[in-house]
Amino acid sequence: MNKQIAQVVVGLPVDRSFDYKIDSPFLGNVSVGQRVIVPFQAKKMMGFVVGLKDTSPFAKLKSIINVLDAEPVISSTLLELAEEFSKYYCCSFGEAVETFLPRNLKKTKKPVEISVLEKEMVNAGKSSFLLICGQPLDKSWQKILNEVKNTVDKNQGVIILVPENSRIKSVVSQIKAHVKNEVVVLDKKLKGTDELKSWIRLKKAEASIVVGTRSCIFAPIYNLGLIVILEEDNFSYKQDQSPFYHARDVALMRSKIEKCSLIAFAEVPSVEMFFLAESKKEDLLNLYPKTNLSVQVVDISNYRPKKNSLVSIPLYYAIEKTLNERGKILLLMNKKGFSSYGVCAKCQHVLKCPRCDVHLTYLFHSKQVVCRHCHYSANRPEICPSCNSGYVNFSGQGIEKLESEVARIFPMARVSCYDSDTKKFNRNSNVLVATQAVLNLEAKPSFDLTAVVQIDSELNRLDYRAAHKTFSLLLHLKNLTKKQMIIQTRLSDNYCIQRLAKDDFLGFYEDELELRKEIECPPFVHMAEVLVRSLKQEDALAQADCLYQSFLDQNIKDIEILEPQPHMIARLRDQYRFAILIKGKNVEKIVKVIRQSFKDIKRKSSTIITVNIDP
DNA sequence: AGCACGCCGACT
DNA sequence: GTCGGCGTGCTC
Repeated sequence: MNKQIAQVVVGLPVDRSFDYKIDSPFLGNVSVGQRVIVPFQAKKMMGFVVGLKDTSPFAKLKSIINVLDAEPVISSTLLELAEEFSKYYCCSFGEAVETFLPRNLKKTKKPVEISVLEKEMVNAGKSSFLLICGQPLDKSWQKILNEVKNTVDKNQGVIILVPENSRIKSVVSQIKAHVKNEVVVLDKKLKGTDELKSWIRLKKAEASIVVGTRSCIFAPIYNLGLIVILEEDNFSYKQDQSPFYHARDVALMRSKIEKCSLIAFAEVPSVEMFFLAESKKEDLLNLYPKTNLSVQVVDISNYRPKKNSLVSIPLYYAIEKTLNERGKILLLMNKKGFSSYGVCAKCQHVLKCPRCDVHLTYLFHSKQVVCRHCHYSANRPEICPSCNSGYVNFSGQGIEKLESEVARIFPMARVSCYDSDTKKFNRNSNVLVATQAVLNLEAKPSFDLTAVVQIDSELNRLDYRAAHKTFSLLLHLKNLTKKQMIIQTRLSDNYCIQRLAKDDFLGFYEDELELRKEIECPPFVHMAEVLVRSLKQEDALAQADCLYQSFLDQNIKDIEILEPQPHMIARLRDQYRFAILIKGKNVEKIVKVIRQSFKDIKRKSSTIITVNIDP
């Protein structure tokens, strides 16, 4: 007997399903995973069938208006993942299903034609996990290719995740050179129709390998056997909007559900993944780098010719020597533009973005001041906009300032600049001044001398990942260095710098894990950031306080709740932001507490609340 | 998320 | 007296 009632979820923040009657033309033709049109309040809405049953506790059920697709758009395995995803990332089941689907399937109500699958199912294997780390990708790439080949030879599918779409092209061509199976690309930057085309090809099992950026982890690939994550430590895998998922963590969930292998690769793995791999011992493939490179740590408090010099005396001599030997030099600094800080000489007024609580950056080439967070830009003010008389001094150093200083000290050198905005890599220059964007170049350049001019602001950031990011940056730079590396710092005793200088890769992770345990940070606990934002500061604060009180009232053990505080960027695009941080060992428990409070509190309509798990 | 219902302030 | 503000609650 055909089931008469469908359980339907919709893409709204409502964390339950709704029952609908299945009437005659559709009776027997509705299955789990299909898109349907249902009456929802006064409106027609698209929903997803997540279950079928014969009875409902609701007396008056509405009926399904239309069934959109002949075949389910989402398999039962992916539905299982969507449900787990929604419990982890604190969104509704329906919202999770929506994030799994290509854009054109959530908007257009046209049916998709997916022919019935003829491929046979391959018995699932077991979930396994391998982290390859410590050396550049080219040394591990052959092993990864072999795993890909072995998987497709077993008639199983492969998902390959890359952090940015600029990486897709070369990965695809290398795969194609190695295996004959069809490869498709899935990326949110594709045109909607192209994205759908790739997606349908996977649904029809016309391709067994898919390469793409973070959302590719939801690819509807047939008989998934292997997930490969390149540059696992890259933070682009984290979505910056709700639901704030991390493709690597979703990959871990998916590999457990689909019982497939997972290979994560990173030169300098995230502390979370390192810890996970280490706790399973046999699943960590370490190819720790050993170099005979000289790393010189220069304490700039002692070695600066002038108060504001960017180039210390030892660095000066090293550059001079390298230039004389016709060598190549890379100077790294983690600040774009000319200056990060404009201040009036007379009234001390600091140039700030009118919409955000951040300083404006001065770009020398365009003579503009810009906001790094919204897209505000204006011409550089000649005199202070506040007192209308003082001259605006630009202090705080950026790569453009370094470029001009190096060009002045070494007039014979060909100096050029590189950052993520300019994206023009000048191979003819002998001194390259760059931000960390240079480390992401597809064709890795190499240099006789590399130097980190300024790293302390990175290391001093109020973020538990700051040390790892610094270590990663330094090690990537070290891997581009042929002869000598110089680090200018005031923090020469810091373990990041010490471990790097001593070539002690494992030592860094030991120190870092010990510290994270002590300060109760991931991977030892999970964190959730509940962010309340509003155009009115008092509304945002009041809502945050009320939410915080509600969290406390639940009086849950094993969960630590920190008082609301202004977010790192206290105002963004005119909105005031307050964050409540919650720490606990179990994410689902934290999410339950948040969900309960959302039900209990009265919501101010002027405020928006978002939840970011593992921010 | 939307949309309706409902209860208090300034208007012809 | 009413028109409309947005706080509250529901959607099978």
